[in-house]
Amino acid sequence: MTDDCPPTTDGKCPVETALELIDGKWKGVALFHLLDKTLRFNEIRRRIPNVTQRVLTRQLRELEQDGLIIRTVYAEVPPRVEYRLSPLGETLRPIIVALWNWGTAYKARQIEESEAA
Amino acid sequence: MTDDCPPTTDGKCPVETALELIDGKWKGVALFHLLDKTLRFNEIRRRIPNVTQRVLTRQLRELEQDGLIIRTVYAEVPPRVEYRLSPLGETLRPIIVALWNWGTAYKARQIEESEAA
DNA sequence: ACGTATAGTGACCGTTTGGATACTAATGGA
DNA sequence: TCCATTAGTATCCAAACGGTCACTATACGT
Repeated sequence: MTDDCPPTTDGKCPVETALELIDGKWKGVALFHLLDKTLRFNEIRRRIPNVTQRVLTRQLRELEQDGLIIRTVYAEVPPRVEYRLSPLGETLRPIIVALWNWGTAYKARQIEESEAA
Repeated sequence: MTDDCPPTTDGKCPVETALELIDGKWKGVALFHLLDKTLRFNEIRRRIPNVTQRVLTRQLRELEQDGLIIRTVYAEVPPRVEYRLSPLGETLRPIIVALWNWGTAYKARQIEESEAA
């Protein structure tokens, strides 16, 4: 079963296909925050320290183009733009949650190790 | 719960931490093949069309340095090098499997769409 | 005697990526 | 009146990354 990596249409392994869509330094984290609820641009930004406006914009646009999130622009001033998961993006939930759990355990393990020294 | 992205030691979200380790064009796929069984270098290579020797070597070394896989060199000629998941790497199994499942469903959906045209 | 297989390494290159900085518009608050 | 806020865009830069090509050693089969 796990040996099965058939060349469907593009010859790519499904694992590769999936990873391509969340590939981008901040995409995974952005999706994670959107699991919770719809967020405005700056709300996402504030939840991700160290990301620049320029880069976050690009990542969100790519997620939108790939159909994982939905971007809604309200014709107001100052501008209001809301981001939320699309139905397709919603199907990523188990993966994002799994990543969060794994990362959390990994970090905990690291702290244990450093304290054991 | 999903709102929780605490700055543990490095200020990174656990999702980011997890993704960093499997970040690399072929790492996910390589891990996927290793879920099944221990493989020699060229066995992995043959399962991943389009990857070059140079690049695959680098990705595998990084996975080794991050403690996700174990590389065993046998002092033989011609050389024999075996790769297998480490205990830590083994804990990635649910994630890799989830990625495979998701990617498979995604591709199936794409085929449906193209046939509906 | 020759070619093949193994698991690499070294030098180099081009594109992609992320990031720094500065700029925009119109509104609401002090 | 002045400044902050909003969600961007424009320009430019440096580093990272994937990829190409050539090369290595030794044993085995023909």
